[in-house]
Amino acid sequence: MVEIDKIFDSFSGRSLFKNKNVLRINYVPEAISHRDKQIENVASILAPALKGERVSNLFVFGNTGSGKTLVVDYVSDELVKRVQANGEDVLKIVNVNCKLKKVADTEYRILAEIIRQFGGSVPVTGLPTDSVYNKFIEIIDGKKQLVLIVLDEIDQAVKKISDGFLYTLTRLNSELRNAQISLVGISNSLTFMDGLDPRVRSSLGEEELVFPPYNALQLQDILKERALQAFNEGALEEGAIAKCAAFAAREHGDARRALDLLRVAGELAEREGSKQALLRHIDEANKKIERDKMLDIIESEPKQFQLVLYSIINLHERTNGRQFFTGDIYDNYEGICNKTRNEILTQRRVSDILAEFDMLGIINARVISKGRQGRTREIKLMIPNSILSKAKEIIRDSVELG
DNA sequence: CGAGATTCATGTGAAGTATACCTTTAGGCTTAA
DNA sequence: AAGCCTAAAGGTATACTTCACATGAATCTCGTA
Repeated sequence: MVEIDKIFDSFSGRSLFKNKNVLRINYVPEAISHRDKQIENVASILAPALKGERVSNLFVFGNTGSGKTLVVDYVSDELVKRVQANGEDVLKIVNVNCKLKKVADTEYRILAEIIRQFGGSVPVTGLPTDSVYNKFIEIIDGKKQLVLIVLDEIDQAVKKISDGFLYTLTRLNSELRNAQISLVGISNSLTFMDGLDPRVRSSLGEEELVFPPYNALQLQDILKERALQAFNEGALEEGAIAKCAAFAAREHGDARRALDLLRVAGELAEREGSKQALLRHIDEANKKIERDKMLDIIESEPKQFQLVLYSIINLHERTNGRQFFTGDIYDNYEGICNKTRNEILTQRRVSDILAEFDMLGIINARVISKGRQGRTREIKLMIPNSILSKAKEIIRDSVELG
């Protein structure tokens, strides 16, 4: 892919990008700026892994885009490289993103995903969870090794499932004869630990690290480095980087956001046929990112979720953005289902769906009591007006609402 | 007039069901000796 | 007799339903000042 991109780019001859991948969020640069301290910490905690010894369970906290995943990935890579260079085979690192719906959002699926990364395969359903555990043990316990399980966005998983599986995971070590397991949890929420079962907390929180957000200057540094590799010379208007950094600094020092901004701004400029990414492209990029993020979520929701969302949007438009209640939504939803010959879920289920939308930030829901008028959720749609019609279009396409 | 009881519309927990899929097991059939 | 295939039996995870009880403030009721 990389090669093809390059070929096409150089062929068209007027691309702004030298190597766009540098700006992608999963790109691990060779040197990481302004995270020396953190790298040092993580590395020293995980260092015993080089000899295949068990390391302390580690928890990493910090806002989105503060480099948590990056640092952990980087240190993992280095560890693996080092181990391989020594010609040994005592360390295996698996990385699971717990947020991915339908991939790793239940205990069963997280475990299945880990096994899959070991080259095993697990059916989608049908197996008892314990036998999946057994399979997991079997697959890793074949030889002496350390298995480092990195659970990204672990707070999401614990919110959906209980924290029990973390406990089971930590307890697994006593059942292993040869291999050992260590966990690295990555979480956006600083308060994540508070809600945990004390037993889990004590066994998991052996080591904790907090990543502070980047400040605007640090962001600029990072952007400069990446931009140098990513863009051709002169492809950026003066001050573009500073502007991206400023935008992102406002978003709690979110470096991911900053990189996205730069990339999308470049793409926009390119599409326009402009020779330079201009400052105004960054403003546009800012809007586009926000928009795409939301639309992606909407698109990937299951059918029934989309139907519920559609009725929320309807209501939102009809009430001119004022707040409304569960009952209104359900009535509307029923109507839509009837009209489109879709199954109608129960109110109970819809209630849960609304709770999930709330977690996703698509709506803002608050349980209130209206006295004689009973108790309900007061709901407000959080999708910006500018993308409402696009959102409706997506849902209409995927549900065939006509 | 105010304290306490009522009430409404839905939140919420627990248990049950449908579906889709898995493994095990017991026949039944084929095959090679 | 051993090997292989198939279908039935028995089991699970997940998404959803059913049942039943919990909530909490506006409203009502009624005794009292």
